Amino acid sequence: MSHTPLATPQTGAPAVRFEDFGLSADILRALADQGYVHPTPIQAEAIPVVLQGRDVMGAAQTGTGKTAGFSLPIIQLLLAHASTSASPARHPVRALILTPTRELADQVADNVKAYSRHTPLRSVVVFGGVDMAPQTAALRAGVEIVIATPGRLLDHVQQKTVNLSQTQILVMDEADRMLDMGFLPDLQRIINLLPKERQNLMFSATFSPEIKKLANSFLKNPVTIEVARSNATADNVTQVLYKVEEEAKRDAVAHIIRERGLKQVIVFSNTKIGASRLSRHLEKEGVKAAAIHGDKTQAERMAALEAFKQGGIEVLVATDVAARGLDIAELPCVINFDLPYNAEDYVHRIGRTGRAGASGDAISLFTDKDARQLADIEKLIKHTISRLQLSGFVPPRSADRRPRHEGGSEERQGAVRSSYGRSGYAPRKEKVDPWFLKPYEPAPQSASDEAREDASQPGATKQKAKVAALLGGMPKR
DNA sequence: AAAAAAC
Repeated sequence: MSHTPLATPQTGAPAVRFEDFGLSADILRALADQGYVHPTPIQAEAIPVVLQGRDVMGAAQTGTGKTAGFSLPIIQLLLAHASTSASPARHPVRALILTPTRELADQVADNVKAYSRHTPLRSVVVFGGVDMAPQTAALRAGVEIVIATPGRLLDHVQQKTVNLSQTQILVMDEADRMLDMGFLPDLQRIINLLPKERQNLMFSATFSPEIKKLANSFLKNPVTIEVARSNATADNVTQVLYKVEEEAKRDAVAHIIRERGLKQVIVFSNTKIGASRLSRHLEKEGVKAAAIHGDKTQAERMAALEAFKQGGIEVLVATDVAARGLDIAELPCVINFDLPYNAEDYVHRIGRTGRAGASGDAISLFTDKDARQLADIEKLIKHTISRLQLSGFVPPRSADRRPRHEGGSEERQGAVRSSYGRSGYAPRKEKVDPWFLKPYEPAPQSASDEAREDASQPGATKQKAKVAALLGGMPKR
């Protein structure tokens, strides 16, 4: 079920309603079930265009109502054009939606199911890490809509349990992410199985040259829909930075969560091990936490996400598996335990808060080692982020780091504040470095910039080159 | 330096 609150119309502007799009009564009924009346801007733009059968290149962050923007008109199109297949037994898939992560696929599938619940259309979600049998059974029984991650879908293709020869509509959700993750060959393989004549919808949070190239080769005369300026951060998200010593980061996160009384927060770690460690540390500190990352089983990942949505867990410690697409209602705060390696990921991570008009906080920890990453991020978002002092937090002195439980577990509540001057804590006068306050000046774009990028992110650059080479060999549409 | 995705 979608948790994305849909926008209320601008005062004074004519209020567009879902009823105005000519959607079938069964779809409107499903929307009414959820209390949705007014489309968000991207929905208002995308729905008519998709209904016309046009290809779409959509630049939209998650939280803009993008999923409904494509799934509602797709459902309508499938209802309007009854399957031409003489033999329903062959059950060709009519619409295919591809996503980069399993969780995103699952979530899109929940939305599609909700919007199509009063229609005869059937859908199934297909991704790895879970038993293949139920997916196979659903595919054999027949579905009109498949939502999938590329790998498992190709697995089904090999098993001949899925028929893509009649697929009229293809959606590539989070296309930039799919490129980052090296899905291009898989995408190519899947697209080769589809009919040449079809409708293509591609969504991407960013408009990189690679994405434009992908759009050029996959889309036919697309309508471009751009809702938020790409690479911009929502201005309803308050971003702050706290400088912390490396060894004090875990305590700092616990402190921030306690101090602010956070009850629902995602903390991003750059590594799977880091995420697990931080999660355990928070648990020890009495904070209900769980980690979600690629080394967890799919069952653990789903359980963590569900517990977080239900409120049984207050802190979800995640790698970038959760950086994009996860739709969690009104997340008030996101914490970057590590600054991300790629500046773009910063935008995606903090996009988890301040959704659909609500305000949010994005808190990032940084150390001396993060200067370059920070500079890259501020260059991308085109402004500086406020450096603040972490009030009341006194990091444990590394020289005197004895076990902090000697006084018994009862004193854990507020221990950081109350333990000044004893058990290894000491107040420290902190001064703001002058460079903190320097206004951001964009560096002149030059060839040396490229060279710097090469030096700082060899992996990312190599990956980009690989994608570029693959894209170069693709046909122009 | 990392993460994600099929078995």
